[in-house]
Parts: sequence; C-alpha cells; structure tokens
Amino acid sequence: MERYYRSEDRQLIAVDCIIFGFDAGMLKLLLLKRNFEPGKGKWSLAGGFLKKEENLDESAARVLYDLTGLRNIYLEQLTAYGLADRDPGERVVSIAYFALLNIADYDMDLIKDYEACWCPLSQMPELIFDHRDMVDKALKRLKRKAKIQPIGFELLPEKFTLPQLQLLYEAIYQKELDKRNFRKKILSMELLDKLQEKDKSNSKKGAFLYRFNQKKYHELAADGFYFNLDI
Amino acid sequence: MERYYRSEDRQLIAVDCIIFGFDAGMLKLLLLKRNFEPGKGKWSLAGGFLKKEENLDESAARVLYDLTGLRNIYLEQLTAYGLADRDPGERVVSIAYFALLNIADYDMDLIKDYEACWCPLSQMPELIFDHRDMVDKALKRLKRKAKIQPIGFELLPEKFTLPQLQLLYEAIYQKELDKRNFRKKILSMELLDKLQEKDKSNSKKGAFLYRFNQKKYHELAADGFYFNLDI
DNA sequence: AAACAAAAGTGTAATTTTAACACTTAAGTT
DNA sequence: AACTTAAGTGTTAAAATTACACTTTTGTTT
Repeated sequence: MERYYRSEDRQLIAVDCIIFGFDAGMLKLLLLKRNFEPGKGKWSLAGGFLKKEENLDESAARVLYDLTGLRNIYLEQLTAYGLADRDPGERVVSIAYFALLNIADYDMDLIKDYEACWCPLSQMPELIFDHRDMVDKALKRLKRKAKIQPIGFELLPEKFTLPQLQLLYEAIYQKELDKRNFRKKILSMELLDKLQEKDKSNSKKGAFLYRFNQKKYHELAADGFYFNLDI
Repeated sequence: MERYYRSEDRQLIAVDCIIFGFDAGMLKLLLLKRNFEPGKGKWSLAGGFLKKEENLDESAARVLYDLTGLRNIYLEQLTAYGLADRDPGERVVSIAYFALLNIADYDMDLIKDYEACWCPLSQMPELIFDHRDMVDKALKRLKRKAKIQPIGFELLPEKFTLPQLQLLYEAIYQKELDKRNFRKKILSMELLDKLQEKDKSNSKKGAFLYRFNQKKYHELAADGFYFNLDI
C-alpha cells in the first residue's frame, strides 16, 4: 500500500469494555485480575488491542467474546481516553465501550478461568489506570440512556416480571420508584406483552411475566415515537 | 522506556473537528478544502494527527487553534470512528470533536488563507471519507445537549438579545418556538443578567442585551439544579 | 381448616408543567 | 402626525406528574 501519511506517529490503540450485569437487585460489573505487566495482579476492565485489519466495533465485540463467550451483546462506544501518560507501559489511546448483558447467560465457570468477578457497584475495588473514570462515565451514560431508550431490557432475561423491571430501574437511577406510577408509565407505552405465566420465585402469589416487544418498538420508533421512562 | 506491549499493532490516530458557528440566523460549519492526498481538493473537516506526546484533548485544541487562531473554545469529544478502511490512504482511527464558537471572534481573513468556508448546514457539500457521518452525529449531540446544558451561549457573543437567543435555539432544534413561552422558560431559570443597553441593529425599538451568568450557573448546578430548555 | 404472612396488583385527586394564543409598546421613518 | 416594525407582555386549557392506601392471591403456620 502506498503510504500517504509517512511522517506521522503511530500508536497503540486499546479497547476497554465496561460490562454491566443485573443480579440480586444490583448492577454489577465484570472485572478482571490483570495477568500481565504493567499492573499485573490488579483489577481492571476487560481490554485488548485494536488489530491492524479490525474494525473498532468488532474489536470491542471480540474482547467481550473472548471473556464471556457471548456474541450479539449490546455494545455501545463510550469515549476515547487519551491522556499521554494514562498507561505507564507505553502511550496507549483507549476507546471505552460499555456492554449490557443478561447475567444468566454468562457461564459462571469462566469466573475461575479468568480470575474474574461480577462486582456490585457499591463494592468496586481500585482499578488500574483511568478505568474508574471509564466506569463512572459508563454509569452516567447508562442512567441517561435508560430513560430514553429501551436498553434496560438487555440486562434482563427475555421474560421478566414488573417488580423485577422496577428493581432494575431503581438500581440504574439509584432512586426508589413508586410502584403504581412505574407500572402506569411502562404499561402505557404498550411495549410489553403480558404472558399467561407467573414467576413465583419471589412471592407466593407470583408475578406475571412480560416480554419486551422489540418489533413493536421499532415500528413505533420509526413512526416518531420516543421511549420515555423518566420518573 | 521499557516496552510492555511489544507485539501489538501501532496505528495512526487522527483528530477531526466539527466546528459550529451561528451567523445570520443559521448554524454553520467551518469546512476546509483538503490540500494533500488522498482526497486533495475535496471538502473536509479540520483534522490532524495525534502526536506521540500529546494528550488527545490537547490535540483537538491544537487543530482548532491552527485553523482559527482561537483558544479556550468549547470542545467536546464526540466519538471515535474506526472502520478499518475508512481512510483510503492508510488505516486511521479518527476521534471526532465538536467545537462551538462565536463566529464574530473568527478572523475572516483566514478563510482565504486556508481555502476554508463557513457553510450553512442546508448547503453542505459532499465531504471526504466518513466526515458527513461525523457532522450528522455532532448535530444530534448538539440538539440533545443544548436542551440540558447551557452550551448554546458558546455560539453567541457575550452580550446578546432574547430574540437572538431564540433564533439560535430555533436553528439548533430545527423548530419554531413560541416567543412568550421561550422567554418565560429561559428567564425563569434566572441565569441571564439583563443589561441596561439595547441592540438596535434589528429594530427601531431595540432589544435589551443580556449576559449569561456563568458563575451563578455553576453555583446552582453544584446545588443540584438542572438547566433545561426543552421546548 | 383457619389464621397469617408477604409480595403483587390496582385508582384517584391535587399539583405542576406545558402549550396555545393576541395585543401593546417603543422608536425610527415617511 | 401617521406609519412601520420588531420587542415585549399574561392568561387559560390541557396534559403530565406526583403522592398516596387498600385488596388480592397463595403458600405457610398453627
């Protein structure tokens, strides 16, 4: 290939993933014990380097797949982190992605293989480099975006109950919500299909299961409808 | 320096700036005729390559300064563009920034020196590579962000009239606003200081000049106040 | 089998916010 | 003195948000 930009600096580009799950009423992050220098033995986000022939988004999906074995996970680019000295090993520009997945799909055996941990947000250890900044930013983005796009469902199983959904939004917004108002609002969008099944794992009475109707959402969205769960 | 990441690929990192101005009731973008290959002679955003020792944000500020002679301009990182083949010259990951400036501060002589152009959004020429995507994304971000943060003022002179401010928001939202409701809302935030001066350039009667009170905004924001100009 | 416990599920009224709408004022120009 | 033009000003109806408490269901305990 002819090189047009001969004299410019070339540098390492990393991808780091903030991986969210929802479990036991809490938001959790998948963290790794780093097994190479610099920072060996410390906690970090899942990361990797961008390869020469690889699209950036694919690189993030690869990093996620390598660690979780999961594909087709919700992934969204967050921001590039570019302080010249952010990585003591060498100058690395890192592009942070955040992922939302249903933690039940994750194979917990991998935890041991990778020295990983699903860590509740309230119990985060110290992270290497600027990874804590990345997490804080991802959380802000999640809070903002969950209000105006139906991305919360990515964190739940296909079938879920309204109390579960409310717990999820309470965890995201870090705020208690009124049960009646929450139900009224989410049901008024008519995006949830009520199933004739109950989940009795949390009560004797059992709560009806619902399913998010992706197809209907896309139809409505194409028609100018805006998802809104701002409470 | 010891190299920890010896075997990884190193690549070009570019910074591209979407530079917004507001003039004659229109949002405008500063575009450049590209004077090097590939794409020589075509229109593009202002860009440059990230240098080895340079922080990413500083790199964007440098690109902006080189083209406009202006410093301390509102600059915000947008997104990284990372398709492997986005630049036909060589693999380049580009990190897009958007800038908001008061067009009156810009020295129009530079237009000729750089073969630049302040182009109304409605008359955008074709741009190289994926620069059009960057512009579209920047516009969306501006629309969203102008509602919840007082960034619109970056596009105006220090002193401005309410009719001017309304025109600006109409240009950003691409939507006509009701004069009374607009004034009511913006004034109710009590962030504008009314001056005892009028601008008579647009009417015989003249419109009072106002100034955005940055200090007061920061005090209120620290206190949990949220700017909101969602109309 | 009756009482109990515990979470699921349901409606209304007061308050706040938003949206729609038309005339008066000020000052330069004719 | 009449005219023109943009600046400036309040009210009312509709919609959205918030606050709030009891009933239902069903498994468990006595």
